[in-house]
Amino acid sequence: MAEIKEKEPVLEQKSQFAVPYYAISYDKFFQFGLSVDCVVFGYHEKRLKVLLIKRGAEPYLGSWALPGDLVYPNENIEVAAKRILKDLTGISELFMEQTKVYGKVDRHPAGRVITTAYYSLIDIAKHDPHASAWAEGVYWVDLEEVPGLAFDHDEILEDALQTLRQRVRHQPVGFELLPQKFALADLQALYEALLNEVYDKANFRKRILAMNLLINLKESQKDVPHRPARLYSFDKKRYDELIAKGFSFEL
Amino acid sequence: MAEIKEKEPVLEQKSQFAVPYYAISYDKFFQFGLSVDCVVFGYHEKRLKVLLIKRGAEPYLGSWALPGDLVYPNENIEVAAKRILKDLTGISELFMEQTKVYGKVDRHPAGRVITTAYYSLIDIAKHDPHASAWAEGVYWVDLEEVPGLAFDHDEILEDALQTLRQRVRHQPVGFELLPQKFALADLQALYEALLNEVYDKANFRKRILAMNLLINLKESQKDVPHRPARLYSFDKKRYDELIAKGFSFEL
DNA sequence: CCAAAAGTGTTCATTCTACACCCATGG
DNA sequence: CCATGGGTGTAGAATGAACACTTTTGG
Repeated sequence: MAEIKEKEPVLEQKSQFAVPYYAISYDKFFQFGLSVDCVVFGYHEKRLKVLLIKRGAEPYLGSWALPGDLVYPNENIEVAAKRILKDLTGISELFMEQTKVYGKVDRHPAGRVITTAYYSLIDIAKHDPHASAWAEGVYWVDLEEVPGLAFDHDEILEDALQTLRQRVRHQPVGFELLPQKFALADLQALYEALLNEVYDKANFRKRILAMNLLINLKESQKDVPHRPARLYSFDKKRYDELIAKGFSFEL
Repeated sequence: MAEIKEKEPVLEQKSQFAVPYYAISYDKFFQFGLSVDCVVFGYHEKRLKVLLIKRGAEPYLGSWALPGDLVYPNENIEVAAKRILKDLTGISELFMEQTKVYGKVDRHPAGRVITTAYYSLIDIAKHDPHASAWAEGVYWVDLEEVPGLAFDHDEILEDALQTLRQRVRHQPVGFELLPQKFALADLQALYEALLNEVYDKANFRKRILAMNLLINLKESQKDVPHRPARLYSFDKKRYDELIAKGFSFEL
């Protein structure tokens, strides 16, 4: 968006604003397609999963891919991302964050399509993948068993996973993957799965409880063949307060 | 990029791949412009600066803005970003990382332009901003004195600064802002400027040296009116080795 | 010899780690 | 009363913060 000393690059056309912006034709510049791809992570029975689709159309017919779609010219990117997730899962409110843009010239056979990747987190148990709202051809795939994906989706998934791991250490996004009420052992198992580590039970709970971000629900598990665990929920209000005061979450 | 159960969104056109991708017209989808905006941070005399331009063309003629330009349809985004930086500063090799995409429908008066933001780090002393290679109308502005910017550039700058602060704590990107040879006090001053904190001298150097990422050059400052400081340089090779072994930088 | 900044060592408090132990429930 | 996981206490190590002190240079 700047005036730049024009050294002619690939094309022989001048930078948009080297002359008044209404005086030249932009047709050459307005040829991009824009899409969104969603990396939806789910957590179930101590395994991290990702939502994949089996493509029902060309290109890459029959291949596995991340769910995504083109963005409409009068649609905000985030709205498109929410639309896609809604259509896939029936859920309209879920945690979502942009990761990166992918724009290699040849990444899409149909033309110059750049794509914005989003990742989301979902508690699988809360949203039955076989409920009627779910789209056909959508599957939860264990992260360890992800096959090769269409387009540059392998790279997108890898980057999203990196981002997730990064975030989970410094922001309490992990809670998005758990039910409202959970036991500390569940939380520990989640972090162990996400970060591929093992923590000492006593020390883990001390660290977590010291943050004062959990609400002790004074309620316990039922029908378990051992001492029932105390249930907790995440105190988002308190988290926001702390953040406002400059607190920084660390694990 | 997926087949999605089609619920009609804003427009009345179907998702690209709901039918074979060569059978429908894409014209409606390929109307986006793509630009790059660069947030170039520099460091000089204990102050953090950012490169801004004074716009010489409409829209926002005369306003301050981040340097940027449209991407050519056959040009990779990263190439465009490098081209812009080269034209601005004459430097072709410098640290650069994508931050986010901005794509609000109305963010640009000339049409639907989405922009990818990159941030870079530069040692100002190394690159005289008045050298002939520099573009006209480009200025280093102290971060504390940045005026309101054109488009959504205020937001872009703010996000880039957040990213920089985040990165600088967890990866040794700070070294990009310093000369090859630097004293520990320089490094400390840099971190203090970046993170707006004050560190204890003794403890700071203990922490830094304990990482074993600095090469003691066995060389000292000259002509200073006090005890000359030992000079160091960053050991990138060792850093890469440590990273490969799963080491994580923290400050 | 003084000012100024480089560079070091020590103490004390805090946090982290490992591990042992007790508790509540169902079968 | 046993198996199973929930839940707690403690000792010792490691880390971090504060601060006083020594060193080397130019003027």
